[in-house]
Amino acid sequence: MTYEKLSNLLKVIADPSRLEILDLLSCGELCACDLLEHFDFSQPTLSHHMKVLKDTGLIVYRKDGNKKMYQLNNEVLKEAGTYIGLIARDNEACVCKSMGKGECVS
Amino acid sequence: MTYEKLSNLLKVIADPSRLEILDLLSCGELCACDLLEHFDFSQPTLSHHMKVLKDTGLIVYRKDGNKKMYQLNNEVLKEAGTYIGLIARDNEACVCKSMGKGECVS
DNA sequence: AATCTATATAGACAATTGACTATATAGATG
DNA sequence: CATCTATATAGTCAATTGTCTATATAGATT
Repeated sequence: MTYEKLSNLLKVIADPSRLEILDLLSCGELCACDLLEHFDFSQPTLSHHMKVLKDTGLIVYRKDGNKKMYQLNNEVLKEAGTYIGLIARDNEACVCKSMGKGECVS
Repeated sequence: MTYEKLSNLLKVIADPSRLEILDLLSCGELCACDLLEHFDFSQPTLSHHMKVLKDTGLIVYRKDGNKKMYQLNNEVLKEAGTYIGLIARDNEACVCKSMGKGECVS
């Protein structure tokens, strides 16, 4: 893992609408239409957020007729939390001191 | 915690330079001058990042002569990781269904 | 006091982003 | 097949962001 990659993942998560989408999906599968009802923004805006989340692997979907049913990919989201925890942990052996620039985060 | 507040915290963390600063500080106290050596950007850019991190409570500092010694505030960083973990966790009781818009994340 | 070192502030700028409107596509249904 | 529902794409735009240069301030040293 590099700082660059981790920051790209965190940038995707670091949006209030996308956080809420992820949280809603943590309760179970939903179609875009269900999600849209929950928000005040337009349908294309939701579609944009779903694409961003999908491209990062944070969600997956299956087709059901003309609907798309979205599911949270817990693993990728957990990974983000775990890496933050790794950085937060003070560490006597301190890996990063022996690493070059931009290569740490174990 | 609101999605808005959590996203603001995550936005601060979601930068490769700031991630590296936090990781370096996880190894122990450093002055801005030490950190600057580690990076290719300018001194004002570092100063800007430190201000952002300080304003979010992710770091604290003490003065030592004309230097500022910075320390990681593990608690705030851990908190960010924990909240991501909370969202990642699938939850039968699923708090967010009973909450209004923008109020979830337990 | 003059100067050097460490850090902060001011202001500018290009890149990115989250939103919109308008339009297109895919699948279901009368 | 015509139309409705669900979702995606194209293009635009204002706001935010990370960087820079130039300058200011604070403390140490000669």
